[in-house]
Amino acid sequence: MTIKGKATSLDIAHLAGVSQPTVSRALRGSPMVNEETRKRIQAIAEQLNYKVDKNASNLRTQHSGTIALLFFEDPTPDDSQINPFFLSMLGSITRACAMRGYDLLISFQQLSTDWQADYEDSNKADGLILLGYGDYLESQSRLERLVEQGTHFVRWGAVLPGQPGISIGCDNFQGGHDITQHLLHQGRRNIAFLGHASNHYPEFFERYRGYAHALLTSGQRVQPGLQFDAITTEQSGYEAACELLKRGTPFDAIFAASDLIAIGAMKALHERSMRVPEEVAVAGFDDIPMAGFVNPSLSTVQQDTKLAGTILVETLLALVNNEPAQSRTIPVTLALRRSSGAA
Amino acid sequence: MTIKGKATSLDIAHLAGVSQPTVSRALRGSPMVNEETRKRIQAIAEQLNYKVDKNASNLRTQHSGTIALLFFEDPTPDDSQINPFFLSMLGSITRACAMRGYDLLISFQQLSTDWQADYEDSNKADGLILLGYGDYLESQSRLERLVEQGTHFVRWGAVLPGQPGISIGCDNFQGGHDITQHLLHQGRRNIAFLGHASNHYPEFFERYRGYAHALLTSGQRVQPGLQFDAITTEQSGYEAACELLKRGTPFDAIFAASDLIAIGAMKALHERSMRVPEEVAVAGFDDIPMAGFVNPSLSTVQQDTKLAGTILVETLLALVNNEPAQSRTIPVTLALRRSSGAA
DNA sequence: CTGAAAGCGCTTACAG
DNA sequence: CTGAAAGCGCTTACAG
Repeated sequence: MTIKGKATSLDIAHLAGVSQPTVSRALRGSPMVNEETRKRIQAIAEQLNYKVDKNASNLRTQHSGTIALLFFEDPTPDDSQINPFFLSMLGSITRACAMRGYDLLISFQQLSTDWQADYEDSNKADGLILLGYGDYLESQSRLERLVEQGTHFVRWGAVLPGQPGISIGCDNFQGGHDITQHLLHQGRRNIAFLGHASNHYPEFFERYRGYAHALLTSGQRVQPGLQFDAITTEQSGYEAACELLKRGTPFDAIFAASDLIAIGAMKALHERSMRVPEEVAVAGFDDIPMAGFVNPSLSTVQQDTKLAGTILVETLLALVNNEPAQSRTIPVTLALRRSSGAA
Repeated sequence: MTIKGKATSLDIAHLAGVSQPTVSRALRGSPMVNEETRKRIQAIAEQLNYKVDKNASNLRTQHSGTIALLFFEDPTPDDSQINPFFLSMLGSITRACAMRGYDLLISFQQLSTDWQADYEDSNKADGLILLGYGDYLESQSRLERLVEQGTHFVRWGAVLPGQPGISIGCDNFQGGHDITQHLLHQGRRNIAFLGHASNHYPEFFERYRGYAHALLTSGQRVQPGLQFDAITTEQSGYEAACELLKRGTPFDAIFAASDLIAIGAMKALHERSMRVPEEVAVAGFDDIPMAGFVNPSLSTVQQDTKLAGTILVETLLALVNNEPAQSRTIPVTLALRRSSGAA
């Protein structure tokens, strides 16, 4: 028997001598269907390679079994690599979705464009995961709009009071504190901070506050002249380090707000033949795969991307199912290597 | 005016004082609708934040505007990182899809499980992109089954005659040839090959054949004792290099079938305090982001992932639209760095 | 240029 | 345990 095009539940019903709803029930494992009938139907379905049409079932049930992952990128002039940290988040989010039987739709969004909750609005997804650095204040009004519209979403980022919606993030303050304390323990006293330190970049700002806190509790001063703005790219880190060197303020360590910044900074130091860690200790944040491979290997703050992915998905699904859900902070650990003189 | 739940085209029709089909036409830009009517409808739609229900429109039109990307992974015991090369393919595929107005569904598949063309069968996707290393012969029967079922798919991999379906791949033979020739030009004579060299791994095998061809045309012998199996992980590269060292056959260069293998091999050399490139020149394949950061920086064969992603998507969409499409090979270039003594 | 009608392939009360 | 009926929200001939 050949059926032109794809088999439908009606085709199977004919073949099995039952009604179409019975096929639907049987295949979805309803307890209200005779076991023998079910087996017969299942056999036919398999033979015809039948698969439920998701468009039809989603239309009927009004949910999609799909989550949309939206990456926000600062537009890079060269269309360069995606931030490696987000790529490892992507891996763990994908696995967490698979575990819960959800499909994952992914999409890159330009921060600048007028993105919307299109995926959920058009019923392609039951909820959204928002991932990406960028100017927080710029996106805040959009987050508020998502909340207003009742869109289900979680975002990865700083967890702060008064934010619209639910956020999952690592403990940026603690991470900044711990790595700075480590640099202090290594005998460093003039520690520069490379990265934005304002409420436009709340994650970096938290890391900066942790850094400042560690300095103060160990009796050091926070030197404003040792902070230089940078976004999370190698290029930006390189430029910030050049500024730092040009300024002439003495320093014996750099805490970069991300590994990419740290790697760019190390390049600038290397060009001037400054030795790491002997002359300048360097530390980053994220523990991207590259961190262990650069020379010298980079001491950094490790974010547990696997746990993060799981929690993002679990929290979003709770939201989708109208279960209680809340913002959460994930603990960080130090990954100490040679760039700080630790290994 | 408040509408409970999401607005539908019928809601808009009521508000605009037209029929529901007219709303549909207006919003889809049909030329058969009065310009003023269209504007009125569009204004209302925007105000209500209306989005066409994709489940309904897809059901009706029988296509999804979505492509599914299936990653095949050899199961790793530690749930470790995804192959970085595939991650950069992912980036370019995502962008290429966005450019054509398609959404991208991604999914990791265990090679071992009985994966199917579920996404297309269930109408969630119009076609599939298959990405991943693994034993080719094991997957071949599945590819044949996809062809039989009339599933639209393209795979990334070796382009060889007699393969089921359409394949896009880089010129593995040329890449293997060029990098080997480069090592020969550096004065190396005993060049080991780390990577599987059998038709179970056609991409690696092509690279191996390029390597052998370069040796032969320059008057060298191919020494079977200098080939060691490895899959594309750091661990596997490390182990293969250990075997090579244990064997005791003299060698002054390594061509690894992938960058991850090369990085693992360099680790093994490093542990024995063998200097790269002075004692052993090393080259890889792929040009993953890490290649430029390892120490010494890794000479390798660069695959143009951006072009690859574009071609994969273009080819698949041609297939979906019943336009002519064919397998293609993409040229490679050498990225020469310090590990081969080139920079 | 516009509307009434049909139908995409399911799921789920409702009735038996 | 099973079937007849309705309906999810669209798009597209068909008729005017």
